[in-house]
Amino acid sequence: MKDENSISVSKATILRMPVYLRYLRDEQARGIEYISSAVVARDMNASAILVRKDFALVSSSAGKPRLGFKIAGLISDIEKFLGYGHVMNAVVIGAGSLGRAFMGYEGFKNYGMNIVAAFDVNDKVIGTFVAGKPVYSMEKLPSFIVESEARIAIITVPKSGAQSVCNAAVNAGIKAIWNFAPTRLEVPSSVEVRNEDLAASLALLSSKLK
Amino acid sequence: MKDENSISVSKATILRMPVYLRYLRDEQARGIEYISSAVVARDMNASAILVRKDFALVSSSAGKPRLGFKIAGLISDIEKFLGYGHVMNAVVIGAGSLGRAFMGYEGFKNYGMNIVAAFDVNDKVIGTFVAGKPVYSMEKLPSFIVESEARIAIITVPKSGAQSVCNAAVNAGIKAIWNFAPTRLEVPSSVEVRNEDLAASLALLSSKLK
DNA sequence: TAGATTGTTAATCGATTAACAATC
DNA sequence: TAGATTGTTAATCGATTAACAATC
Repeated sequence: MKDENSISVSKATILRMPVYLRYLRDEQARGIEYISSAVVARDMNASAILVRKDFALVSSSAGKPRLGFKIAGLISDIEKFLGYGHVMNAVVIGAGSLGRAFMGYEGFKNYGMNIVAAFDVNDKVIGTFVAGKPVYSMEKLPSFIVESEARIAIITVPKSGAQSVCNAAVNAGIKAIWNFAPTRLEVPSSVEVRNEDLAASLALLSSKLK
Repeated sequence: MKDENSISVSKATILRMPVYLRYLRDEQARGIEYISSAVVARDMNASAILVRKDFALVSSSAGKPRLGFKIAGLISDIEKFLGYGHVMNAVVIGAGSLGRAFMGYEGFKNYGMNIVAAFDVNDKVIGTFVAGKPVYSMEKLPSFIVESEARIAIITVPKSGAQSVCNAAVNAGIKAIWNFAPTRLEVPSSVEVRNEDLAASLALLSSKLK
């Protein structure tokens, strides 16, 4: 079943795509036009066969023997594959230092996401701007999500408040939750949630230190 | 080869351990003493067989039929497995909003890491304190790493400066790099590096939004 | 005791890697 | 042309799942 619409692409494959994208954009910026899977693999410390398979998966035009792939084509193919064609609006919930870090990072636009506002319960930050983006009170969250057509909510509140702000966001129409609070969030099956578990990631690092 | 010292435990397994740990700590805080793998699996939306295998891997004392595992024992076994016995010192390189977010998060102590200081090139933040921890100039990095016996460096500088501060940290004796700059870092094979790729993680989320 | 739950061996599943013919 | 590189089928590898005897 090679249905074009089937989402049978593995998680690992999807995770590699933005890494290729960044690499290819860098190479393109250096003025390179064509690249072979072997070179990509060498530069990225990856398996050449895997790179070839990944490129074959997303590439609209075949690579040319002796020449490799056209970088510009690969970039737009990966962007298309990842759905970066139209940038989606996102809100940050919790304007603490982590939330503000996200607001200040311009790079997300290159990956299909545009943060338009943040929300907090702290009177001291409500009404302020971070990187030109407003911080509103939590009460405004539902109406703002509807009006801005935001699809993604980045949750950076403490553990105790995470589930309730998540529920509010989902009720207002959010379709994807990127959760940085140290707790698992429960959402309806129609909503995607990604629990970004920094403690788990740290474990992987420190486990290798024995 | 079932060598006790072999590091043949899969990445996926290690990543699950801190998640169990958090769950078990929560359950313990609720006053529960024993728990079965079936209950853990249900609560965590995981496979019961996988939970059993994971517990069998780390548990020093066998679980009891009808009763399950003693939570206190599991917690200390997982902590031991992950090497959380003695907390390791870490430094933050780059005291921007992301770096400050790490400095302010107390939870890392529960996962074996203690941030002792940050370093930056910006005169405005040098000399200040964040969450009681000092921000020093980059020049002090090498001597501080030696004196504090820091083993982990958390890199939160912009892409352009990442490799050079990484090199400085490695030369001073850092053994693990947790990299949040949007670039791959090259390190000697004796140093562990974990490139935390938020763009890739975002891709996984937005790809499901079609 | 009866039955829930464990620990472990075997089966399945899926991703990565190897091999190689096709081709520019 | 010769040879580097692609695309694809088959083999391997490793992780997850299933099955089931052991046991408290």
